[in-house]
Amino acid sequence: MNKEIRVVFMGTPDFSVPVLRMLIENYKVVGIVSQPDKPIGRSGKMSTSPVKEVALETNIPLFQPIKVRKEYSDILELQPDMIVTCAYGQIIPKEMLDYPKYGCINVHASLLPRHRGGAPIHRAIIEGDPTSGVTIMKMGIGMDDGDIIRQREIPIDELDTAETLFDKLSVLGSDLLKETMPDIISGNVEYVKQKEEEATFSYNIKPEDERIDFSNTRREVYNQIRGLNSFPVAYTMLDGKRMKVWFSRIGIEKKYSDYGKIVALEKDGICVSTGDGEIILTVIQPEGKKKMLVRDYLNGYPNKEDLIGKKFE
RNA sequence: CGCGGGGUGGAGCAGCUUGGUAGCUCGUCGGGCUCAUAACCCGAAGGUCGUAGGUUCAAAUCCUUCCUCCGCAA
Repeated sequence: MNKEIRVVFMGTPDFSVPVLRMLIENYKVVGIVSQPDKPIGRSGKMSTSPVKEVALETNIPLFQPIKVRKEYSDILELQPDMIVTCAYGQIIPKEMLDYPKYGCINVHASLLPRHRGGAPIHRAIIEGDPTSGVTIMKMGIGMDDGDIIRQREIPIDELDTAETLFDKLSVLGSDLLKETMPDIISGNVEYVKQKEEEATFSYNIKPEDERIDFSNTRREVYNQIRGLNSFPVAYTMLDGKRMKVWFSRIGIEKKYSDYGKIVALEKDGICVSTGDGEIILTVIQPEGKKKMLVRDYLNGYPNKEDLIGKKFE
């Protein structure tokens, strides 16, 4: 708790909100920087990022530069002693990194140097990592390559989705930063260089990453589905229409020659062939519909037997 | 005015083209069968068919208004 320390916060999604709130509670947050509003959805309304909402609610000065690379002078005029970033979404220019006396500190949702980049949580699950965590680091010139100050690890649960892991890491990140801030300010921390040879990148999820590849193993398909839940959600095609898959469970091991075929129906699931057995889809969202339990989907399906043999593409 | 699908008892759907007694698969409640059951059998409750107006003897169904949910694209 030190209301003398002037902090500028930079972040955008829900993930950054707990960190921001912790800072507001304990320090003097003089400015909040978030991504510009964008038109969203069919209505053409403008989106308001979760971080922006906090700014409006607390009346802390808000900045939404299109390119912070060029429009940073207003922010530096706030004379921050420290800049904290958390899932902001833009590269911070060197002029900003060098300005604050306590540096630019970043909260990243992975155990660096693994999963540098924009989608560390999604890809940790998709790639089947046994654990994940958060890293407090001093920002460097490159992408998430700065010196590590502190880390905390947690297991990835079998039932975790990107959403639940988001929530866990979000709180973990804010807790860890809260503990670490005083040490950063007092100079009582070590800055440890990242081992470049161990670095991996987790680029933002691309559309092709969202499409389910049923030729993979059950485990891989399962991880892909939960790793993309609740955003942007994995999908597949059935009868030329898009179908999102929200939840699944791993079925029996079996050898199939064809992948993506509906091989059986259960009361609450659709069994589909994969590279090493069956994956059972349990919550889906047909194109134009809301997400629903497969149980409900089957209740409304005229002739369920017709589904068997159909193929997800 | 970016493209498109939908709003029908608690859930998911059919019915709308060719207006005229509300249907299906579940769920719920009651009863029965059973050692037992998420299984089976019998019965019941529950819907002004998103909203407003129009056409008609008659509208879930045809025409128009608006609201709203969703998929794609951005």
